Amino acid sequence: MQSRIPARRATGRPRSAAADAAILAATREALVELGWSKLTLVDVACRAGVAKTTLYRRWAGKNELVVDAVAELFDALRLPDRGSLAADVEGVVLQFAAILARPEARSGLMAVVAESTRDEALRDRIRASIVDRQKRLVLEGRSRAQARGELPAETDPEATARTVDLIFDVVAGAVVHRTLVSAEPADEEWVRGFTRVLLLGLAGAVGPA
Amino acid sequence: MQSRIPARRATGRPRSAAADAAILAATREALVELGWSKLTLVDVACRAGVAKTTLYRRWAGKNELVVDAVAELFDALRLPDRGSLAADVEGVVLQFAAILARPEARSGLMAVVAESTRDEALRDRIRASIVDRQKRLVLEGRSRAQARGELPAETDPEATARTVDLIFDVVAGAVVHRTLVSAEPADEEWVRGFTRVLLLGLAGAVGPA
Amino acid sequence: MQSRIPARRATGRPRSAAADAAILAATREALVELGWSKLTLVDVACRAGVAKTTLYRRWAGKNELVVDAVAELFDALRLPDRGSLAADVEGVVLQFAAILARPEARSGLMAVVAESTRDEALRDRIRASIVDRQKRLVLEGRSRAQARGELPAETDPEATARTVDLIFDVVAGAVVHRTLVSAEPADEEWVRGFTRVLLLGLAGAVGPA
Amino acid sequence: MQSRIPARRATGRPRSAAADAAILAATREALVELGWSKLTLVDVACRAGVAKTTLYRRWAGKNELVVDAVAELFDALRLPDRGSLAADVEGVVLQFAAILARPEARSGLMAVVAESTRDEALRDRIRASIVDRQKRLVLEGRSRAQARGELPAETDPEATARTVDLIFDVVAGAVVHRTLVSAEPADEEWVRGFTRVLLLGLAGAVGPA
DNA sequence: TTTTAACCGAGACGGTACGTCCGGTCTTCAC
DNA sequence: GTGAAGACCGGACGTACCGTCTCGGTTAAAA
Repeated sequence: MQSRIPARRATGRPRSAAADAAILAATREALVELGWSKLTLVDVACRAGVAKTTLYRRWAGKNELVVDAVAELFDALRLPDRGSLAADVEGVVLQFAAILARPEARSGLMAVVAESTRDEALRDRIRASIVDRQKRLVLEGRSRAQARGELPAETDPEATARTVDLIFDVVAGAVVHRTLVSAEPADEEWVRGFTRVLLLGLAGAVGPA
Repeated sequence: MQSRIPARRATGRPRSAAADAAILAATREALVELGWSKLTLVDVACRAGVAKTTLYRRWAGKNELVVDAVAELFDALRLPDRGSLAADVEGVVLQFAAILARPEARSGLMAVVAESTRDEALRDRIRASIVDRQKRLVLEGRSRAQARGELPAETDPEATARTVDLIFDVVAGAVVHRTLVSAEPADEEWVRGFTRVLLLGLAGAVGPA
Repeated sequence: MQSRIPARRATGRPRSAAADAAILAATREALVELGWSKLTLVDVACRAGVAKTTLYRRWAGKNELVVDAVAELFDALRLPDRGSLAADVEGVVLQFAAILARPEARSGLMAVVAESTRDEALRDRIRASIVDRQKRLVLEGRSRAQARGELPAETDPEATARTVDLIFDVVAGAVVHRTLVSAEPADEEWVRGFTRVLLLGLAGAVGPA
Repeated sequence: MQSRIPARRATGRPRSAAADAAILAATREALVELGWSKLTLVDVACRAGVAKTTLYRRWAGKNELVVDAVAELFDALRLPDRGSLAADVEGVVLQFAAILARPEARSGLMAVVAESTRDEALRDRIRASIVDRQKRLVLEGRSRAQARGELPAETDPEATARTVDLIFDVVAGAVVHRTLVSAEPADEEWVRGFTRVLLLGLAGAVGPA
């Protein structure tokens, strides 16, 4: 991951590289057991076998730490090639739902999003580490669908960006809302119904199966 | 709103009705200025001109208080009859986006959702006070569209419930994600694009305007 | 006991006489179990089967209540006629020590004395209810000793008052200090030694038995 | 004074030595202005320019803090050599009375004694820090008097301890009672009378001057 | 017999202190 | 210079009690 506090010195005892991983893992562990609001840096430091000072040297605070800890979770997402746009969407949405079913992702993600409403830098960090990083999935899926002829080609790069953003908001938003707000599982049945609406629209979806 | 602590006696000094409104208003005010994580009950009590104990007598904690304070915001949503399903959707989505543009809604809503991932009772409270309460909009819009012939009739009540839930997750999720995670405004242009996808599906939407 | 809150009306429902006794008894009971600093008026009211309001109607606060509750304890003191000044002193000192061995007297008495250092009215109440009330014992003992010829007669009333006050301070002070500060029992042996010093003085006491 | 929390490590930031003195001085200042029952630890911390947590790290509570703050007052007592037992007693009793005339001693001392009736550890702390510490005065005065031939020598160490304890209870008790309970000044006249009784006994004292 | 005024219980109210906890900073020693 | 340890200041937490107040209902003396 990128350096979190800008300046780095070349002299003196170098920072333990293992500490970074241990701290992020400890953060996720604490998120599972305690949730965001009861997670304390002293507890994370203790779990990671590290002094509180070490955390503050590497991250500016709890929010930044949790963003990094959560961001790693979403890097596991892969877009499988299942032969059709519908199948590809279903595949990646199920993976996304599986990640959001993990408690460290559930409480961590929403909490930092909530904090980011009042913190420009945190918002940027979330976009860079999580949101923009995963738009690759939409781009790749769209390319495949265009190659297969399931979607028309699009030449205007600005319009492309708008479309990708829109699709990402619809897909990610629906899964997050289903999982965290409605608090119902995004299981296979729901994913099928969602994909149908996404591809065919309301009229097409509620019509004949 | 409904009484928060169930049992009420007819004896003793009755609770001040004015205090409730003052406290919820103060909570929203503090959310605007401080955000959720820096909002403290002692500050809310001070702003409301009320003792801290009065808060604890009526709400179990910060989370429950914020849920009630935020829930009131969404009661202002109305479904305008603009003559077509697309126009109706655009109208209500713009209202929803306007509410989510207010800082008290932004940080408050996501924060309690994050907390609810580890608190069953809080999750129920959110569903009862916010989510289920606003599903009326989907139900009403769907009825109108069916009356207009824009959507086919649906007789199975269970399938109806599934469809309503799905649509709610897609609409609310997309707007929330656009507004809070992508942190871009859900302006008229975006709402038009979203409504197009919702009604026509991906293939229909990205095709000819 | 005297009325504690000055004004009384002659009309309307009269105050329950039983409540007074119940409250004072409950106060002593709470002193035994909790001590002065953890004694709360709510708890006293509850033990006495009375509302908190009732306490505040009759006493100005915790201090006044405890003074009245403790004062009753010392009214049981009697001066036995044992035939000699030494025997009389020993008898009454043992009674006094027995009262000070009771936990409600121990913590209650010292606490209100401590409070009285910053409360003129409370000091007066203590003197009236406890101190001056028990000086009768010194006066009576002195009269008997003079009648027996153990002590010379004293005609000057002012000098008499000074002497009585001094003896009272020496006797009461020594027993209180032994019991509460040194925290050793004022048993028969100690009382004999003390009486010997009181009657004969240091030189006489430490000399031949 | 001695370290209050036994174990100390050699690692970590050491405790500020200046804080101890500032806290004890602030405690005495607050005792003067507020008395024991209205003294709050948050106020003491504020006066001492110290965080509340620092107090709780070093003392278990209000009682222990006040004992230490008051104990320092009595360390100023000195036994002047005035040439006779009577003069020595008068001298030290006047000093003692002067200390008890200070408001921080008045309310502090009696309050902790009252609390100690329900707290074994506190009682021990008082004995160690205040009572036993000042018995040196009795011992020294007695030695001088014996050297002068005013008092007979005493060889049995157990009998000596009993006598010292008794004299201490009589002297300290009488002054405390005069000052705090009777609430009259222990001025020179009273001290002369008291010393006369102490040395000569009741019969000798009330007889010819 | 009816007033009627003071009583009583219950409990909410504005305050305030409690003792604990955490966030961030600092100071010290060891590596 | 890094890292561990832990004391430091500041301040919110949720609880408890204070003393006041507002109720509805009771009760005994005055009319």
